[in-house]
Amino acid sequence: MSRPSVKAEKKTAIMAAFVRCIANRGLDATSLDDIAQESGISRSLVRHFAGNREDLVNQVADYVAYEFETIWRHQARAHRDDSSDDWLATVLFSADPAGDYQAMLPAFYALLSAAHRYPRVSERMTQCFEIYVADLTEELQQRHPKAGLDACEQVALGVICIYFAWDGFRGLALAQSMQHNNQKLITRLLATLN
Amino acid sequence: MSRPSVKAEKKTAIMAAFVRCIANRGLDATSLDDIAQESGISRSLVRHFAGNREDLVNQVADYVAYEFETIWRHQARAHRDDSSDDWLATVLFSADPAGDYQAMLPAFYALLSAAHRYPRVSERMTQCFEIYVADLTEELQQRHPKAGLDACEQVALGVICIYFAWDGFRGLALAQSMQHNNQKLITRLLATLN
DNA sequence: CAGTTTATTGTCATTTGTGACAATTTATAC
DNA sequence: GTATAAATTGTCACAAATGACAATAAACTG
Repeated sequence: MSRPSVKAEKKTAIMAAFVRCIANRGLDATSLDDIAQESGISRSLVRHFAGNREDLVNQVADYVAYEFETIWRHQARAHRDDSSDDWLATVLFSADPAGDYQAMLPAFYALLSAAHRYPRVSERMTQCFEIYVADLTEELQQRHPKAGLDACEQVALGVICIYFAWDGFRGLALAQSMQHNNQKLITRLLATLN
Repeated sequence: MSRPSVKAEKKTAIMAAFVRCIANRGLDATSLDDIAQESGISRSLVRHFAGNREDLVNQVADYVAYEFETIWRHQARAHRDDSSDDWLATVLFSADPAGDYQAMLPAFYALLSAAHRYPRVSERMTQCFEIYVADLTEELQQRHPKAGLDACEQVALGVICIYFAWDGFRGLALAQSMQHNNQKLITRLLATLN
């Protein structure tokens, strides 16, 4: 009856471009023109498909949160049989997952930091955060039956803080040794459950 | 010979106002007009005393980094005799230090996150970060002579990640229980040195 | 007093980001 | 071909942020 809609695909292309822009310039410093250029879609079309700026930010939060949840679950399932001490570090820092963790981290972190100015972003990211903590807590409980629920939850929280915080520090010229300590730190925290 | 200069005092007033603005709106969302209104100094004067936007950002990094180093050292010295398990949580979360940690945290964190776009900010914050890690590592070594240097450094790093990361999450509607876990987490990490 | 330096106010041009909308083109169904 | 709904392009006005600068007022020295 009419021309076929490409809205869905274009929208994800726009979101992906937005994510890259956030990584390069930060959330607030990214304009619609930046997204347009990065995606190869004119500014008018970006607005046409994805709405105004607030819509874009809200949607990119949904996009990033969903991607993260998906990747996390995929990775966790893939390493379920890995019982080595640093299984978690492997899951978090492994180089080439199906979707790319590393590429999304800056956007994830930027959205966490900006959440207090966008109610819907706050909602979605809170939900994602809680899912993360809950999943990881459950995983830890299964791997460390002797440890209590509180302990597992604390460690889960710590791992997530360390993992995400580290990305927030990517602008610093920190020594390589510190970067490595980050992974050891997660393993150390995990060991408190034994 | 001339009218007395009030540049120094005005500058610190401007910096303090900038810090409050960053806490409320974020770094990029704060305009010169916002700073002017918050400080009660006209925009023209803000420019006159502190320079253009880039100057302002660079200077506020110096300001915040210096304040943090000062407060940290003051707090650490004040609690040197406290040998309880949660001395560090006390230092970090105590309500009313000489200078106010809590009020500066958002600005500190925002600057860390924006560092990759401002070379001089990156330099200064890296320096501050390293001082923090070094000081805390040394403090931990004295309190836990049996633990190795690597272990102390890892824990120091972890404490700082957890502490600062948590502030980055302030926009999330996290349960109270999670907030409390944050302090327990630091104590737990510390315990790995025994 | 005169001279000098700084504080202070006010205005203007430019740039940038954004929202809105009209006009045109394209791809499908009938 | 015709109708329809979507894609696509282009333009305009408006607001906000910034940088620059001129002009005036104030405080100090000698």
